[in-house]
Amino acid sequence: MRDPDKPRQIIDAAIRVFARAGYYHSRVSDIAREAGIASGTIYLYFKTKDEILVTLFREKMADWVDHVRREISAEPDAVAKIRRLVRLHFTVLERNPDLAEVVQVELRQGHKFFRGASAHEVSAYFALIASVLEEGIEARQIREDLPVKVATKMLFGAMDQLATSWVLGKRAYRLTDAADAVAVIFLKGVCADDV
Amino acid sequence: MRDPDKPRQIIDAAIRVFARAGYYHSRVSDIAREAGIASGTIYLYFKTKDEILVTLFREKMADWVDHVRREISAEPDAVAKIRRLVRLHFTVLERNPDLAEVVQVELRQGHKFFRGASAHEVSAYFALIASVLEEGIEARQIREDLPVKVATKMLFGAMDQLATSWVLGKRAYRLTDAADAVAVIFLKGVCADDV
Amino acid sequence: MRDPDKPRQIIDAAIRVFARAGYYHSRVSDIAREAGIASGTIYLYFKTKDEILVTLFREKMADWVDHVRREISAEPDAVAKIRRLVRLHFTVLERNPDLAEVVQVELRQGHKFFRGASAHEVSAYFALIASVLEEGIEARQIREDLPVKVATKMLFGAMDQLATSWVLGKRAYRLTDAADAVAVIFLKGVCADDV
Amino acid sequence: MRDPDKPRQIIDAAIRVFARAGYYHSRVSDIAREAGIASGTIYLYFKTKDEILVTLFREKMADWVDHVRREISAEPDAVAKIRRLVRLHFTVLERNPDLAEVVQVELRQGHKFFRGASAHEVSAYFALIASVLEEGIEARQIREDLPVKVATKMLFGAMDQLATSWVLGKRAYRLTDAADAVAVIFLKGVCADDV
DNA sequence: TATGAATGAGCCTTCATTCAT
DNA sequence: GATGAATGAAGGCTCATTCAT
Repeated sequence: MRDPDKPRQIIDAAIRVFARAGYYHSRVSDIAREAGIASGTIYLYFKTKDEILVTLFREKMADWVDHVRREISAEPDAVAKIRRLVRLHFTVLERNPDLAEVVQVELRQGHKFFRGASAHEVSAYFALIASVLEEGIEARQIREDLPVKVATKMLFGAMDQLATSWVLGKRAYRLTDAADAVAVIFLKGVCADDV
Repeated sequence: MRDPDKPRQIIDAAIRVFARAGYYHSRVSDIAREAGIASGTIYLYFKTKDEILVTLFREKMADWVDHVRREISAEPDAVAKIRRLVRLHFTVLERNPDLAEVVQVELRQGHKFFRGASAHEVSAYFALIASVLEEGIEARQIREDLPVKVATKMLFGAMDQLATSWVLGKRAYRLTDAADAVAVIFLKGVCADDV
Repeated sequence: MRDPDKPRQIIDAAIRVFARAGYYHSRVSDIAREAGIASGTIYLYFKTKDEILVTLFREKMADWVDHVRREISAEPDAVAKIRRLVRLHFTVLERNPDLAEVVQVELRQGHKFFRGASAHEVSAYFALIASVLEEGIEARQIREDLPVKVATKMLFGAMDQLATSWVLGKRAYRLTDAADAVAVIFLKGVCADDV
Repeated sequence: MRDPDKPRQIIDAAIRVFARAGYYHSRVSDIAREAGIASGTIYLYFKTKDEILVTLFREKMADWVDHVRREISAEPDAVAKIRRLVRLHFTVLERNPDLAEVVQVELRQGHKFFRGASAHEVSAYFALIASVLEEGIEARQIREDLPVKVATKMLFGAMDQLATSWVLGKRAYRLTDAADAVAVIFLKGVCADDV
């Protein structure tokens, strides 16, 4: 009888509230008001305020990785997949400004993002990127002596920083406009010379 | 405000404390104890707890940029400068584990890092990187149609992510080992084809 | 209010729950679960959580006094009645460990036990004891200058403390083993010298 | 530099507040207001609200036992000592109405009085009473087959119930008026027949 | 200047009670 | 009548900041 949609409503409210004030400056009662429920109700679905943040990130990140994985699978080769992945990364953020704010800015706290509960979901994204690079090496599109782990982190870091700068710059321009440039530079950096 | 060395002592204590527990979970009294002074004394040198964080970052970042600028100026050209810059970026973090923890993990909070008070110092680092890229374009080492701002953020993001992963991985390997790979991939990505 | 047995079920559940965790640390939902009903149902039979406690005590105490009154009436004289009463007091507790825990330990709170709603039932027990003492005085078994009220409270207090110590000692021995000793000492204390 | 008298002030304020409203219905801020300090200050001296109650009882009970022990040591024999002890028990309560209220009514909660932290101090009082009884047996004033533990609990229980009734009866009469009667009945109950 | 005891605003969480189903 | 999800008041505790010494 417990409303199966409440957790999502609470998380979505939390995203909006965190985007506005940051996790530590948001009160549980703020989230409740934003969700249109009483603050006690939140505790029927989440054990602590912290759990909201962790769940928020886990679910959004899991969705994200699923989405990206599905989308790029249609692409013919590693190079096309990387291009698509970069574009998707930026598109998702551009379409969800509150989520972008939370993920790029508010979630970078201490032990809550890469570390701790979310580590698994972040790893999945890293693994996805790495698998595409491996595929490219296999197909000789990407140079075979590429240190894949390093390159994976570089690409993620590059996209992440573009996104962060865009959020901090109050999203004054279109993030996706940078997508091709990022893909081009990265691909040029990792591809085999004769490609 | 007599003792001109106190602020530095406090900031160094704060770095150690923040590295241990994170900004929000560190108490002003923790910093005081770590610095060997009374908590009230901190307020003779800093108006608020927040100001400690902001000052900490400003000063360390300013030192950092100065240091890098000075070091790379000795290098003959843009390519060599980038190589040096990447290595320096990693070396500084590797030599200051507590600072690394704070900068890579704890400082990524809300409105306190890139945004707000620290924005100026981060910009200076970005400007430094951009100026090297411009220099490379000038010298035709780097392709002239490079979107410099995007490339700057990419390099910073790439280094930053490598550093973050290293910190979160409990510094289990040598960060500087990745320096050359990062420089090579980035430079290959941005350099003119005939170089 | 259809089901005439529900209140008793609820009270019996409450006894078990209070015995386990104490009144203030027991939740209404705990009692509901123990009774196998929904927490809202409790409010069809009791106005507040407090009322459960008060009713619990009133009913159990009224039963108790009735029981004791009936049992001792069969005894031939005051001395025999006191002996029987002491034994009954201990027997009832020994046979109902949860009730003993609640009555001896949990119910001794503030304005809820002797004071307030339960005062009447406690008074009835006191009156019963006093009436036996009066009977003994009448029959010259008990010395006629005995301050009956004081002696009544003494006997109750003595039994009560024995019971409390027994409960707190985790009922490690048989409470009824002390019954005769208590009766003997008390009776020797109050009886006429020539008896 | 921490005020060594503050804990006592807080405890004394707590006694007044608990006497008025009971432990569970008293707020920490009530105690603070009564003590003329800020509520946060209480936490410089006590870890939790519970600790106030436990400390309160421990200290008062320890004082009590010391006081009684010292006073009765002057008496020539066991019988005189019991008489004195009963009178002291009642005198202390009569002179400290708030303490009486707290000890007799508020402190009888769950696991906080005889059980738990206060057990040791209560035991000391029991041991003191028992030692007097033993002394009386030694001197053949008290019958040698007396079950000392039972008699000890009986005396304590008797005094305790007199005190409780007196507190609940709003102290409408003089408790000490009952002291002699209690001592007489108890002593008659435990003394050797030929005394 | 340095101290650290004192302050009190602030917030997460609990849980008795209500009420729509 | 029975349910249990929802409510929201209440309060223990923390800790940044102040200030008398």
